[in-house]
Amino acid sequence: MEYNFREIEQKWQKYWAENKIYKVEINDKPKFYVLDMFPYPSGAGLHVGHPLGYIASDIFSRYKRLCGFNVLHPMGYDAYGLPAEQYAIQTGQHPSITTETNIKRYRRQLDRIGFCFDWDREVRTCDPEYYKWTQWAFIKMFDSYYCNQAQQARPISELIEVFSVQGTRNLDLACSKQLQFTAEEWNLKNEKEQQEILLNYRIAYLADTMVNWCPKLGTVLANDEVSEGLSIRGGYPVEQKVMRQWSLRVSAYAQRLLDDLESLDWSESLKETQRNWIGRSEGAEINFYIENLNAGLAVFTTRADTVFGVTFMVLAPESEYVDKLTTGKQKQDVAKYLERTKRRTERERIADKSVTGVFTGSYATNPVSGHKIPIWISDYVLAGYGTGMIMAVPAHDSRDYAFAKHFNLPVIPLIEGCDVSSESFDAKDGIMINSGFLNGLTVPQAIEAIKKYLEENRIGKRKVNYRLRDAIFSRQRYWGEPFPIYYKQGMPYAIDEKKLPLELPEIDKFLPAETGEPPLGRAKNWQTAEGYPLELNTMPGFAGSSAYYLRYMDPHNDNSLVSAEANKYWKNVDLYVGGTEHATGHLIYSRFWNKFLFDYGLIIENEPFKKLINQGMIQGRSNFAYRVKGTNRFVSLGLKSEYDTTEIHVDVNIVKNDILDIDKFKQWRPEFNDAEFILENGKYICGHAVEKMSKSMYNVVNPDEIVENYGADTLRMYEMFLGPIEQSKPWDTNGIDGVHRFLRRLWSLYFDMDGNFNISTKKANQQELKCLHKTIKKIQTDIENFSFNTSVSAFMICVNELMSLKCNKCEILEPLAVILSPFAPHIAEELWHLFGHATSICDAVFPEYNEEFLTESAFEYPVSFNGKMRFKKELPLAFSAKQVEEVILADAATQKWLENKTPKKVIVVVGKIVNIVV
RNA sequence: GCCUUGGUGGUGGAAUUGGUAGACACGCGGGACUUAAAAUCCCGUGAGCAGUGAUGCUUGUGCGGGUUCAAGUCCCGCCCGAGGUACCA
Repeated sequence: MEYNFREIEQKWQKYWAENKIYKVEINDKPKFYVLDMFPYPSGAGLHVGHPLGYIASDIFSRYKRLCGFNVLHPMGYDAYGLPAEQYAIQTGQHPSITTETNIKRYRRQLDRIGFCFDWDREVRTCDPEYYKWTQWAFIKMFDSYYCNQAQQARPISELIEVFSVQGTRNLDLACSKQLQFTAEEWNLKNEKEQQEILLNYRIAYLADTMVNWCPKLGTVLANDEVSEGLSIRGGYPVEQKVMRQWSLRVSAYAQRLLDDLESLDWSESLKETQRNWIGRSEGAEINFYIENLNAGLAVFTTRADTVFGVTFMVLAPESEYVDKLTTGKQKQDVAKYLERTKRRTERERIADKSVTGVFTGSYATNPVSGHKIPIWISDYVLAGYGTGMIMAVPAHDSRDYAFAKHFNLPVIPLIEGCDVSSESFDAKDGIMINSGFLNGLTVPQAIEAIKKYLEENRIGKRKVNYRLRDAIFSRQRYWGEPFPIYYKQGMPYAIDEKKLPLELPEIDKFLPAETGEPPLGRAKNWQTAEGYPLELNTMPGFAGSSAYYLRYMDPHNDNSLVSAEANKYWKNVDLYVGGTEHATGHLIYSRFWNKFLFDYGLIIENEPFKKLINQGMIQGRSNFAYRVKGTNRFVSLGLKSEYDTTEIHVDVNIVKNDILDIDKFKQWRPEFNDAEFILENGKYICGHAVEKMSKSMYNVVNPDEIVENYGADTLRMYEMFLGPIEQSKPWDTNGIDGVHRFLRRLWSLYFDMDGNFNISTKKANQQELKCLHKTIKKIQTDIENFSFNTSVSAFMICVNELMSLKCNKCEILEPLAVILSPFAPHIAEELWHLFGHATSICDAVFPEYNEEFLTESAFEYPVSFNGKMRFKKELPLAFSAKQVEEVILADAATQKWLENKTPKKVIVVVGKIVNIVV
């Protein structure tokens, strides 16, 4: 019988779906949760790169199930997103229609690959039943504050209570601005004033913040949605702007997000990326007295030891103190400078590293030396970090140095022997000089000494700063979750939880309203029953993806995000598979969101994803033809140097092994109908290059076509065979024949010459058993180490050996089908049923290997060595200690070397003695 | 600049973590079957040298040193690529 993959795959996919083979429920078995990052269903559909991670996680899921685990392996869609909305703006088609179409297409493509997803648990972020819980979590955050002492989120009602009794006394709270008031002051404030103050502490809060505004997209963006001053989606310029926006107080969790990384089984590089993003730095805050404010202003520094060398101070242009510190005489210059910086986008600022700045006219007093120092404004200081103001130590900071040189400000060296004539000395070592009581100390000693001094004299304190910013949470867009918020007297209030979900209203056009309000401004009756206006912004993309892993545990629960029972059983994700691009976005937000819910005891795990695997990107492999300029003649790669040519991308689907199918090429596009070719050896050889997989490069390979031509099992195994899962690599359809041939050979093992399923029940011999057990062991360790490419090789070796042994024994071939089933589930299922089993192969048990059949190579025996010695006589495959001794004694040089030595171990590799350890 | 990774045949990639470097596969070359092609099967394939030949020798994992009986693997110093981050005080 032929290996008819089309028939087999259709048959079993139907069987799996109809019998709900992959449906999971809570049971007595141990659980295992395998999750893929759910996709955004884009209009282009899947290409062969997308399923890579899904195949890996599918193999792992199936393997774990065979090992007796109750495996949760769900899938869903991150369905809110810009492309559907942009499409809606252009065509007027509602984004939900576009999204629905795309989801259908995704589902069809996914189904053909034979995944073991439990589709009964599917979630979609745009489904009201789902986003009800996104809104619910938002209300919880709105109704919470963060207590730094307890390192925990708590209900805001508690805080209101405390304020009315003790004001802010003895409180350490995460906040936007340090406020101080007494209980009396609090109690005297009216409702609106109190609400305004509470916003300063809420975990989901509304505040005037510096945001990344993208005029082209007409919306604000979070920090991780911007790279080098351009929006990640679309690549449009982004500018800084103060706007009143919703934010999530992620920064309150900075230390916990940092500390808990330790406990995670994630790649070092990804953890490092998160550490950098969180950006903890230890230092001190120092107060500088400012005369015309008659008050002190704090600055943050990691080099408190250099405070004697502060010769000026610099304020960020956006700092709130700019106005207060600018003196009359300087007003015009400062205004001019501010105007200039405002006009420049962040991108221009980054690109242009020239030194700019302006003097405010004010002076501060150095708290240790008593010197009067000028205060400047410059855009190299950021408003959002520290206090928005720095103490400049030109001798020991390169940026301050450049500034000092440019504006001719003094430079005082503070470290013995350092040369600051042409550049600053930034290293943190040496002996202090010119530093009063710090003189003679080393830098680390001085840092400690000055901190102590600052605290004792109440001019500063130790301080830890984080680079991590609060996440901007509003978008001026239509296609997103509406906020469950209404406004009364201009202050935000959460709507009643019982009224959730607050459904996205219909609007006539998907553009901003004429008033300049976000698209929701067009909605009719967008207000509460009492007539209060509802929030017009919507939530960002990461809102719906932050807690979806919890919803999969209990997706149809109307009463809670996840029931305590389901959460107690499924706990958190054991294995998460997805791309690195989410390192500073989704993977931070999810951890934050999870910790927040954890603080409330709503879930039992502190971290969402225990182990994380980042699958690499699959790049495209493009092919080129070379057209002789000004003609319709194409010259083959080897001869192109003789002509003046233009490179043209050729559709990779009409090229095989870099040889162009000329007839298909002629039909490909009308202008090539009468093309002529200059061949080499009768063939047209194309050039090639590795590029991003994209339509415009004609290198997109659709998995549907691969499944059509080779079958899903071949696709699955080939994607794994391509290389290590974490590595990026180009797709090259050429190699696929090798894997397909392997499956056909495997198939033929189970059938005789006449094509009948023919299995012998005779006992297997030593060699056959060894072959099987070797493979079981290899596959097991490979799967556990995510080394799927070598697993595929192991299968190939196994099948080749069994073929040469002409093995058709049930004892070997039946377990072989089981260990193959995670990789090639369709063919394995077919064989399994041919063996007479009535249930699916995924309910089989992964066979255990027996070391007994494997002993051979490494061998412990007391003897000698020599470096690269090759023994004339080799050992047989199975050997005894006596035979080893004979071989060694046969060699005179070895014997001599061995004199007076006590050998401990002989290492034998494939019959050759490689080493003798003494 | 800093952090994290990598660098092995014509190609994708193996190498039990210090033990035959190049498994497995693609490609290529040769052969069998066939009227022919496809499919299938068999043999060869890092480079160089010697030999009719089985085979033997030399060399070889980005570069330069070192440790070791033994280094792709460990240590020191460079070079190159990929990813992250960047006026973060």
